[in-house]
Amino acid sequence: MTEIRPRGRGAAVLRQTVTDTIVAAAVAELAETGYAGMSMGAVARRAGTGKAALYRRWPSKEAMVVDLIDVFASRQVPAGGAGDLSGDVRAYVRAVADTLSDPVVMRIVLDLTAEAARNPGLSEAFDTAIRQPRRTACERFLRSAVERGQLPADLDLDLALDLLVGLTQWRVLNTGQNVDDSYVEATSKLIIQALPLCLGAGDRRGVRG
Amino acid sequence: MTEIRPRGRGAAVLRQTVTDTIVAAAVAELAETGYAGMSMGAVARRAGTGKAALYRRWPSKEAMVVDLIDVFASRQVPAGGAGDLSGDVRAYVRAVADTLSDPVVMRIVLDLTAEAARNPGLSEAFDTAIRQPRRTACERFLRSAVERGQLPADLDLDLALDLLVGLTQWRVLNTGQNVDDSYVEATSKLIIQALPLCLGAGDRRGVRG
DNA sequence: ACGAGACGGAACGGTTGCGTCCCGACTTCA
DNA sequence: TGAAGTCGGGACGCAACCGTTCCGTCTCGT
Repeated sequence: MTEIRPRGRGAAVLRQTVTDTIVAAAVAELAETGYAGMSMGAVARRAGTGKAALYRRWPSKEAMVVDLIDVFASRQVPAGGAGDLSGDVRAYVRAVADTLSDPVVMRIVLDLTAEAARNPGLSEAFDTAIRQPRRTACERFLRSAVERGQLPADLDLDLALDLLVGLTQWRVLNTGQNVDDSYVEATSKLIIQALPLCLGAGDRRGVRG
Repeated sequence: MTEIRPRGRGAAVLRQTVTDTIVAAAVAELAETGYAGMSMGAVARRAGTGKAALYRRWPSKEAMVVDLIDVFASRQVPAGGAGDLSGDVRAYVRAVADTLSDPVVMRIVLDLTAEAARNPGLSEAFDTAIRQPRRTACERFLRSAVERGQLPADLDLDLALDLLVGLTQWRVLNTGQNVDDSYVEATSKLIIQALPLCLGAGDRRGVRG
């Protein structure tokens, strides 16, 4: 986050507060109107501040949203890999379902996914802050399960990751259905049973996801 | 599509052509800039026409895009259900992969998915023209597989549909990876093997997907 | 006590968008 | 042949947005 070190008005307390207020307003505005539709004036209005306060912190709308992405990056996937594949999968599915079922998060993720196909800066920020860490975390506990023999040695990692990540996010992001405990349980169970089926040549290489 | 019955300039030939040119331009513009960023002036410019020609056909930008959705609806899922579950799945995965790997289609689908969370009109059009027919088609060949005993009688249909639709679309829409024959083959095989695992209480009700 | 600096608020110029209207050119149907 | 109706093109009024620049106020550090 761009640092502002005010000497003026209520520095000790407000140094965080003003920036945080703007960030919160920007997140809400982003969820409501989308990246393309979001206006800096509306963010300022919602934050109860002037536009100048925004441009004192970020040079542009894009830079601001890139910073916002890091805010979401903090809500991350549990570590896992401690010895229980079944538990790791369940924890992952639950974490993703909990995070993404928040309508604000859901809308922003959908919107930035679409926008990233158009905007290289956002795409890179989204990849490095969200997608790669998430994929890396899954990769780690899958690999450790292979090492323990809980999954076959010739596991097709790409396919397994598609199954794990894709199936988990699909319903939350693309259907209007409720995501409750029974859904988490059923999906986790299916993934756990299907993971050992992810075999194959498995030499497809990928970057993102 | 809103009908225009010109008596003027090259009616016989151009009656289709002008409308089609506008539609093509709108599709291209929609893919490049997204719904929120798309301007009617840019569509007209790209089509080599005046804005009046657009507003003679549609009352607004939203109405125009709603009509565009029907254009995509024509590219639909194969029927299936003829007796070979494995073949149905393979055909479905291939059809979806082929359609969505076109960057224009991919961007529009991503964009409208995000926009639909905000715009009720687009959401409804997208649902009825794309999601429901697709889901219904899958449902049909899954049900017929159950009737033939190729899938268990207590199949959790929602879960099976998540597996089929979600897994197929995930990589195409959300990763930068190539989607080639080996991917289609591996994904199809996984789905076919995992479908019988979709059991459960299965009383989660849903609308879309 | 005083200067520094961030604050909310308002206005600016320039650009872009939507949706409407009008124009002269053109082609078809009756 | 003439009326009808679409055509591309351009201009319009109105609104919104971006990013900048002021203003007067307020609170700090020194």
